Amino acid sequence: MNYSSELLKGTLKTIVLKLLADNKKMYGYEITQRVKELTLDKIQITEGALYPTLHALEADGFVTTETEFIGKRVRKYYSLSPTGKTKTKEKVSELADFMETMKFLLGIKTQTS
Amino acid sequence: MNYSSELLKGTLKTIVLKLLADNKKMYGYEITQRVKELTLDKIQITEGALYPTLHALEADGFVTTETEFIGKRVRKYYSLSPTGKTKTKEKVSELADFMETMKFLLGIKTQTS
DNA sequence: TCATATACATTAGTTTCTTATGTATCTTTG
DNA sequence: CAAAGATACATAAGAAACTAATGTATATGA
Repeated sequence: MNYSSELLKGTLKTIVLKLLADNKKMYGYEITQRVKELTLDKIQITEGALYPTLHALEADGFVTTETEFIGKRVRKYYSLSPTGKTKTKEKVSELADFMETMKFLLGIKTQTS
Repeated sequence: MNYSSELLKGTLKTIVLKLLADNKKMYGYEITQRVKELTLDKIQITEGALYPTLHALEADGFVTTETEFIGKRVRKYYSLSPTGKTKTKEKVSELADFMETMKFLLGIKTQTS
C-alpha cells in the first residue's frame, strides 16, 4: 500500500527539512532511500519532486551544499543554514498543528504509540 | 493563524465526505461555514475549491443532490450515496494512516554525524 | 440604502506534484 | 565479463488541485 499522491503534496519540503535537521547533512538519493525505509515503502519520494525542492530550498537560503566525489561520481550534500533551522521548526510545528486539526475534524482517534 | 495553503491540498475531498457522513445532507455554503467554525478559522475552504470538488464527487457517483428554494434563492443539498459512504471510510482511514506515518517521520531522531 | 451575508458558479493562473527522459558511474550476478 | 540493476545527478512536459478573481442574484441588518 502507498498513499494516494495528493496527500503528500505540501509535506515534502517539511519532510526534507526535518531529515536534514536530524542528520546534519544528506544527499538527494539518500533522502529518497531514507524516507522509503522509514515509512516501509508507504512514502516514496520521486526524484522529479525532490531535486527541484532541494534547489528551491537552496535558492531560498534554507540549505547550503557541498559537493563530494565518490570515485568519479559526484554527490551533493545538503545542510541546514541557520534560517533553515528556524524554518524547519516552523514547518514541523505547523504540520503537527494541522494534523491535530484534521484529526479533530475527521473524528480520528490518535494511536497511543 | 491559518495554514499555508499547500497543506490543505488533497484533504478537501476527505473533509467534505466526512462532513456529509456526519450530517446526512449539507449545502455548499454551509460546508464552508461549518469547517470555518469547527477549526476556529484555521481552515477556510474557498468556493473556487469547494464547488468543483462537489461537482466531481457527484460525477463520480459518491453524492446525490436535491435542490431546495429558500424564498427565491436556490440551495443545493448534497448527500452521500452508498458508494460514497464506502469511499468516505476509505479516505478517512487512509488519511489517518498517512498522518500516523507523518507523525513518526517527523518525530524521529537518528544519531547526529 | 447600502454594506454585508448568503448561495450558486466559472475561469485564469499558480504551485506542486508525476512520469518520462537523459547522462554517467558503480556493483552484482549468471 | 556482459548485462542488469543500483547509485546519483538533473530537467521537462503535463496533470492535479488549489487560489484569487469575477460574475450573478437574493436577503438582511444598521
